[in-house]
Amino acid sequence: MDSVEATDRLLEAAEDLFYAHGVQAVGMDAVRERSGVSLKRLYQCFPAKNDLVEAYLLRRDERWRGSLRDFVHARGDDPLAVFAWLKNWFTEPGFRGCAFINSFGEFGEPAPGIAAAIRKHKDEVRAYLHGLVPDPRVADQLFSLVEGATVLAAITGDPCEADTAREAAKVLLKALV
Amino acid sequence: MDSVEATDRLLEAAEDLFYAHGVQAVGMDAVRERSGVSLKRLYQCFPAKNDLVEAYLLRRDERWRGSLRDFVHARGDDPLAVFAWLKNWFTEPGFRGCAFINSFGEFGEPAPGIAAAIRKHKDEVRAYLHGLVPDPRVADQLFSLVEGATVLAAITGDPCEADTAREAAKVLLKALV
DNA sequence: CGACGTGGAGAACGTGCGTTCTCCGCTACT
DNA sequence: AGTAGCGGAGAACGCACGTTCTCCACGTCG
Repeated sequence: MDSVEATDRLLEAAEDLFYAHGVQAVGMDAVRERSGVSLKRLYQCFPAKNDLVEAYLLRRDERWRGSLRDFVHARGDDPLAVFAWLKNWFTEPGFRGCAFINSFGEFGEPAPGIAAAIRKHKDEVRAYLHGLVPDPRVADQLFSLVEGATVLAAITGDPCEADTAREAAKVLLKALV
Repeated sequence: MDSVEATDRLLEAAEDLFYAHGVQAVGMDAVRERSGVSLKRLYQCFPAKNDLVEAYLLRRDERWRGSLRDFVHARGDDPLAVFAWLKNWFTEPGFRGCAFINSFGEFGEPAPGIAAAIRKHKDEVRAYLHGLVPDPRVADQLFSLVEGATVLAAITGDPCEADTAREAAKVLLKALV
C-alpha cells in the first residue's frame, strides 16, 4: 500500500468515525483499526491529530457541497431544490447534523486550521446560495433557514424540518419576484 | 457555607466555564477553583460530572428563556422582538452560540440526562414561539430562523445575522395576515 | 548468502482528568 | 480539657489517549 492510498483510507475512516461519534470521542487507535493503516504510517501522513481533523473537514466540505451542487443543478438550479436535498440528507441513516457546527461545538478554542476550515465551509455555502438567488439578502435568509433546519433536524431527529424551511423559503422567494 | 450556597456557586462557575470553553475542555478542578467550593463538597452536590453538566443545562435553559420572555413581553409580545433580543445576545462579549447546540456537538452519544436537557430546551423554545405566533407553521419557520441565525452568528462572529433573520421573519409574518 | 533499510505490530511514555482517599484542623459537646 | 465528627486541601489512583519507541519480519542490493 503506497502513501496516497494510505491517506485515502485514513480520511475515509476518519470521516466515518469523526462524524458518527464526534472528533474527541474517537482515538487515533480507532482510526488505525478502521483504516487498516499502521500507526507509524498514520503519523507519517498526518503528524498530529489536528492535521487529520483539518483534512477531514476540508474533504467533507468538498464532498458535501459537491453532492448538493449536483443535485440542485440536475433540477435546473432551483433554490427550492436545496431543501429537497436537505430532506434526503436528514433522512439518511447516521445523519447527525452538520459536521462543521458539531466541530465548532466540540472545540471551545479550536486550532487555527480547524477554525478556518469551519469558517471556510460556511463561507462557501453562503457563496453558493448567492449564486443561486439573485437577491443577496434573500440568499442570506435561505442560508439561515438551511442552518436552522439542519440543527433542528439533528436534535429532534425529525427530517420534516426541511419541509418547514422549504415553505418559508418559498414565501421569501415569492416576495422577491 | 451551606449546601445550597455551594450548589449555587458551583452552578454559577460551571455555567461561566462550560459555556466559555466547552464542557469537555473544563475539568472539575477548574470548577472547584472558580467556585471556591472544595472537591469533596462538589462531589456531594453532584456525584459525577454528568450531573453537573445536566444541572448546568437545565439552569441555563430557564434563565435564557426567562430573559427572552421578559424582553419580548416588555415589547407587547411582538414576535419580531425575538430577533432584537437575539441581536443583543449576539453582541454580548463572550457570546459563543447556543449552549445546547454546542453541547450536542460535543457529545457524540450524550448521557441520557444530557440529551434530554438539550431536547427539552428546544421543545420549550418552540412551544414559546407557538404561543407568540398564531399560525404554528409560521412559528416553526421562525424557530428555524432563530436557530440558523444563532449558529451563523457564532461561527462568523457577525451579530447582523439577527437582522437577516428578522427581515425574513417580517416577510413570513406579513404573509400570514 | 549476508547486510541494510523499510514498514508493521504493538509496547511504552507522558499527560490530563474524573474520582477517591488521606490527613489535619476546627468546632461542639461532655 | 478531651474527644468525636465535620469539612477542606490536596495527594493519589486508574484510565484513556496522543505520541513515540522497540523489535522483528521481509524484501533488496552487493
